[in-house]
Amino acid sequence: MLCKSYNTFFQNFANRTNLEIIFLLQKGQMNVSSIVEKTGYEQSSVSHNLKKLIECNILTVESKGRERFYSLNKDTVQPLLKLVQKHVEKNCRGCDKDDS
Amino acid sequence: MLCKSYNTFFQNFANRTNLEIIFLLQKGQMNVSSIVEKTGYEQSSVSHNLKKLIECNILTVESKGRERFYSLNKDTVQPLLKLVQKHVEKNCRGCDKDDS
DNA sequence: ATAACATATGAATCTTGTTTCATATATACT
DNA sequence: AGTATATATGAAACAAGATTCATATGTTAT
Repeated sequence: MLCKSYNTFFQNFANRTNLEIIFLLQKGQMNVSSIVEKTGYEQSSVSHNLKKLIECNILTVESKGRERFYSLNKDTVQPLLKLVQKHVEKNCRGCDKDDS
Repeated sequence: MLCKSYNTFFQNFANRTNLEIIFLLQKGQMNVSSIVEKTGYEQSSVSHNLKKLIECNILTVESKGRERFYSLNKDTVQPLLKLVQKHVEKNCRGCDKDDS
Protein backbone atom coordinates (compact mmCIF):
# COMPACT_ATOMS: atom_id res chain seq x y z
CA MET A 1 0.00 0.00 0.00
CA LEU A 2 3.07 2.26 0.26
CA CYS A 3 1.41 3.86 3.23
CA LYS A 4 4.68 5.05 4.65
CA SER A 5 5.69 6.81 1.47
CA TYR A 6 2.44 8.70 1.47
CA ASN A 7 2.96 9.51 5.09
CA THR A 8 6.45 10.82 4.52
CA PHE A 9 5.34 12.78 1.52
CA PHE A 10 2.49 14.50 3.30
CA GLN A 11 4.59 15.18 6.33
CA ASN A 12 6.67 17.55 4.30
CA PHE A 13 3.61 19.64 3.72
CA ALA A 14 2.34 19.36 7.26
CA ASN A 15 4.93 21.68 8.60
CA ARG A 16 4.86 25.42 8.66
CA THR A 17 8.50 25.92 7.85
CA ASN A 18 8.33 23.68 4.84
CA LEU A 19 5.12 25.25 3.64
CA GLU A 20 6.66 28.69 3.79
CA ILE A 21 9.66 27.47 1.87
CA ILE A 22 7.43 25.87 -0.72
CA PHE A 23 5.27 28.96 -1.10
CA LEU A 24 8.40 31.03 -1.44
CA LEU A 25 9.85 28.81 -4.11
CA GLN A 26 6.70 29.14 -6.17
CA LYS A 27 8.17 32.45 -7.25
CA GLY A 28 11.25 30.76 -8.63
CA GLN A 29 14.45 29.06 -7.57
CA MET A 30 16.33 30.42 -4.60
CA ASN A 31 19.51 29.77 -2.66
CA VAL A 32 19.64 28.90 1.01
CA SER A 33 20.70 32.31 2.25
CA SER A 34 17.79 33.97 0.53
CA ILE A 35 15.35 31.47 1.96
CA VAL A 36 16.78 32.09 5.40
CA GLU A 37 16.53 35.83 4.93
CA LYS A 38 12.99 35.81 3.56
CA THR A 39 11.55 33.39 6.09
CA GLY A 40 13.50 34.44 9.15
CA TYR A 41 14.22 30.85 10.15
CA GLU A 42 17.60 29.59 11.29
CA GLN A 43 19.99 28.57 8.55
CA SER A 44 20.44 25.21 10.17
CA SER A 45 16.75 24.59 10.43
CA VAL A 46 16.20 25.56 6.83
CA SER A 47 18.92 23.20 5.67
CA HIS A 48 17.47 20.32 7.66
CA ASN A 49 14.06 20.93 6.21
CA LEU A 50 15.34 21.34 2.68
CA LYS A 51 17.04 18.00 3.01
CA LYS A 52 13.78 16.24 3.75
CA LEU A 53 12.05 18.00 0.90
CA ILE A 54 14.80 16.86 -1.44
CA GLU A 55 14.68 13.29 -0.20
CA CYS A 56 11.02 13.26 -1.13
CA ASN A 57 11.63 14.83 -4.53
CA ILE A 58 9.42 17.74 -3.70
CA LEU A 59 12.37 19.99 -4.48
CA THR A 60 15.42 19.77 -6.69
CA VAL A 61 18.82 21.39 -6.17
CA GLU A 62 21.41 22.83 -8.42
CA SER A 63 24.85 23.90 -7.23
CA LYS A 64 26.45 27.09 -8.52
CA GLY A 65 29.77 27.73 -6.90
CA ARG A 66 29.29 27.59 -3.19
CA GLU A 67 25.63 28.32 -3.40
CA ARG A 68 22.83 25.83 -3.84
CA PHE A 69 19.68 26.80 -5.63
CA TYR A 70 16.50 25.00 -4.75
CA SER A 71 13.43 24.80 -6.91
CA LEU A 72 10.03 23.15 -6.81
CA ASN A 73 9.14 19.93 -8.52
CA LYS A 74 6.33 21.71 -10.27
CA ASP A 75 4.88 18.55 -11.77
CA THR A 76 3.73 17.50 -8.35
CA VAL A 77 3.66 20.52 -6.12
CA GLN A 78 1.78 22.98 -8.25
CA PRO A 79 -1.31 20.88 -8.95
CA LEU A 80 -1.29 19.60 -5.41
CA LEU A 81 -1.36 23.07 -3.91
CA LYS A 82 -4.05 24.11 -6.30
CA LEU A 83 -6.23 21.22 -5.17
CA VAL A 84 -5.66 21.93 -1.53
CA GLN A 85 -6.28 25.61 -2.01
CA LYS A 86 -9.66 24.82 -3.50
CA HIS A 87 -10.49 22.57 -0.58
CA VAL A 88 -9.28 25.03 2.02
CA GLU A 89 -11.17 27.94 0.51
CA LYS A 90 -14.33 25.93 0.33
CA ASN A 91 -14.13 24.09 3.63
CA CYS A 92 -11.80 25.90 5.95
CA ARG A 93 -13.05 29.48 5.99
CA GLY A 94 -12.63 30.58 9.56
CA CYS A 95 -11.23 27.26 10.69
CA ASP A 96 -7.93 28.76 11.70
CA LYS A 97 -8.52 32.25 12.91
CA ASP A 98 -5.09 32.79 14.35
CA ASP A 99 -3.36 32.51 11.03
CA SER A 100 -0.50 34.50 9.58
CA MET B 1 -1.59 33.02 3.17
CA LEU B 2 -3.80 30.57 5.13
CA CYS B 3 -0.64 28.70 5.92
CA LYS B 4 -2.12 27.16 9.01
CA SER B 5 -5.12 25.76 7.19
CA TYR B 6 -2.83 24.05 4.72
CA ASN B 7 -0.79 22.76 7.57
CA THR B 8 -3.79 21.36 9.38
CA PHE B 9 -5.13 19.86 6.21
CA PHE B 10 -1.92 18.08 5.32
CA GLN B 11 -1.40 16.93 8.86
CA ASN B 12 -4.43 14.73 8.51
CA PHE B 13 -2.71 12.88 5.73
CA ALA B 14 0.65 12.79 7.44
CA ASN B 15 -0.44 10.16 9.85
CA ARG B 16 -0.53 6.47 9.34
CA THR B 17 -3.76 5.87 11.19
CA ASN B 18 -5.60 8.49 9.21
CA LEU B 19 -4.15 7.26 5.95
CA GLU B 20 -5.34 3.75 6.66
CA ILE B 21 -8.78 5.03 7.50
CA ILE B 22 -8.85 7.07 4.32
CA PHE B 23 -7.69 4.18 2.17
CA LEU B 24 -10.30 1.99 3.80
CA LEU B 25 -13.08 4.46 3.16
CA GLN B 26 -12.20 4.56 -0.51
CA LYS B 27 -14.17 1.34 -0.71
CA GLY B 28 -17.29 3.05 0.64
CA GLN B 29 -18.79 4.40 3.82
CA MET B 30 -18.19 2.56 7.05
CA ASN B 31 -19.15 2.78 10.70
CA VAL B 32 -16.68 3.15 13.54
CA SER B 33 -16.77 -0.44 14.71
CA SER B 34 -15.91 -1.68 11.25
CA ILE B 35 -13.05 0.75 10.95
CA VAL B 36 -11.77 -0.38 14.31
CA GLU B 37 -12.08 -4.00 13.31
CA LYS B 38 -10.44 -3.63 9.90
CA THR B 39 -7.55 -1.47 11.04
CA GLY B 40 -6.92 -2.99 14.42
CA TYR B 41 -6.59 0.39 16.11
CA GLU B 42 -8.22 1.29 19.42
CA GLN B 43 -11.79 2.52 19.23
CA SER B 44 -10.82 5.61 21.12
CA SER B 45 -7.93 6.39 18.86
CA VAL B 46 -10.05 5.92 15.77
CA SER B 47 -12.70 8.27 17.11
CA HIS B 48 -10.16 10.94 17.93
CA ASN B 49 -8.70 10.70 14.47
CA LEU B 50 -12.08 10.68 12.77
CA LYS B 51 -12.91 13.85 14.59
CA LYS B 52 -9.96 15.69 13.13
CA LEU B 53 -10.73 14.39 9.66
CA ILE B 54 -14.27 15.68 10.02
CA GLU B 55 -13.16 19.06 11.27
CA CYS B 56 -11.13 19.39 8.13
CA ASN B 57 -13.97 18.24 5.90
CA ILE B 58 -11.94 15.37 4.61
CA LEU B 59 -14.72 13.08 5.77
CA THR B 60 -18.44 13.41 6.31
CA VAL B 61 -20.65 11.55 8.82
CA GLU B 62 -24.14 10.28 8.79
CA SER B 63 -25.87 8.91 11.85
CA LYS B 64 -28.07 5.83 11.60
CA GLY B 65 -29.42 4.78 14.95
CA ARG B 66 -26.54 4.48 17.30
CA GLU B 67 -24.04 3.97 14.55
CA ARG B 68 -22.21 6.65 12.63
CA PHE B 69 -21.16 6.10 9.07
CA TYR B 70 -18.16 7.95 7.75
CA SER B 71 -17.40 8.58 4.11
CA LEU B 72 -14.78 10.39 2.10
CA ASN B 73 -15.14 13.84 0.68
CA LYS B 74 -14.36 12.46 -2.73
CA ASP B 75 -14.19 15.86 -4.40
CA THR B 76 -10.98 16.52 -2.57
CA VAL B 77 -9.54 13.27 -1.43
CA GLN B 78 -9.75 11.20 -4.58
CA PRO B 79 -7.85 13.54 -6.92
CA LEU B 80 -5.39 14.33 -4.18
CA LEU B 81 -4.50 10.71 -3.60
CA LYS B 82 -4.21 10.13 -7.31
CA LEU B 83 -1.71 12.95 -7.61
CA VAL B 84 0.33 11.75 -4.69
CA GLN B 85 0.24 8.20 -5.92
CA LYS B 86 1.74 9.33 -9.20
CA HIS B 87 4.45 11.22 -7.37
CA VAL B 88 5.21 8.39 -5.01
CA GLU B 89 5.40 5.81 -7.77
CA LYS B 90 7.70 7.97 -9.80
CA ASN B 91 9.89 9.36 -7.04
CA CYS B 92 9.69 7.16 -4.01
CA ARG B 93 10.47 3.70 -5.28
CA GLY B 94 12.53 2.12 -2.57
CA CYS B 95 12.46 5.21 -0.40
CA ASP B 96 10.69 3.42 2.39
CA LYS B 97 11.78 -0.15 2.39
CA ASP B 98 10.22 -1.05 5.72
CA ASP B 99 6.71 -0.45 4.52
CA SER B 100 3.49 -2.33 5.13
C1' DA C 1 -36.23 2.10 34.15
C1' DT C 2 -32.33 -0.68 33.29
C1' DA C 3 -29.01 -2.95 30.65
C1' DA C 4 -26.34 -3.32 26.49
C1' DC C 5 -24.17 -1.50 22.59
C1' DA C 6 -21.93 2.30 19.63
C1' DT C 7 -19.36 6.20 19.70
C1' DA C 8 -17.18 10.40 21.73
C1' DT C 9 -14.16 12.98 24.80
C1' DG C 10 -10.76 14.99 28.40
C1' DA C 11 -6.47 14.50 30.42
C1' DA C 12 -2.19 12.12 30.99
C1' DT C 13 1.25 9.65 28.80
C1' DC C 14 3.97 8.36 25.19
C1' DT C 15 6.03 9.17 20.55
C1' DT C 16 7.62 11.51 16.89
C1' DG C 17 9.15 15.41 14.55
C1' DT C 18 11.50 20.00 14.68
C1' DT C 19 14.75 23.27 16.14
C1' DT C 20 18.98 24.59 18.14
C1' DC C 21 23.84 24.44 18.96
C1' DA C 22 28.22 23.30 17.76
C1' DT C 23 30.84 21.97 14.22
C1' DA C 24 32.04 20.07 9.64
C1' DT C 25 32.57 20.44 4.63
C1' DA C 26 33.03 22.72 0.38
C1' DT C 27 34.01 26.54 -2.60
C1' DA C 28 35.93 31.13 -3.51
C1' DC C 29 39.03 34.84 -2.61
C1' DT C 30 43.59 37.21 -1.26
C1' DA D 1 48.18 28.40 2.53
C1' DG D 2 44.88 31.02 5.12
C1' DT D 3 40.57 33.33 5.61
C1' DA D 4 35.77 34.21 4.55
C1' DT D 5 31.39 32.73 2.82
C1' DA D 6 27.65 29.25 1.88
C1' DT D 7 25.61 25.23 3.20
C1' DA D 8 25.19 20.69 5.63
C1' DT D 9 24.97 17.57 9.55
C1' DG D 10 24.89 14.93 14.19
C1' DA D 11 23.21 14.97 18.66
C1' DA D 12 20.71 17.07 22.40
C1' DA D 13 16.87 19.74 23.71
C1' DC D 14 12.36 20.99 22.88
C1' DA D 15 7.68 20.94 21.02
C1' DA D 16 3.79 19.05 18.99
C1' DG D 17 0.86 15.44 17.76
C1' DA D 18 -0.96 10.62 18.72
C1' DT D 19 -2.53 7.03 21.68
C1' DT D 20 -4.30 5.25 25.85
C1' DC D 21 -7.22 5.01 29.80
C1' DA D 22 -11.17 6.02 32.13
C1' DT D 23 -15.43 7.66 31.57
C1' DA D 24 -19.32 10.13 29.40
C1' DT D 25 -23.11 10.48 26.07
C1' DG D 26 -26.53 8.80 23.19
C1' DT D 27 -29.42 5.16 21.20
C1' DT D 28 -31.87 0.74 21.16
C1' DA D 29 -33.85 -3.28 23.41
C1' DT D 30 -36.01 -5.72 27.32
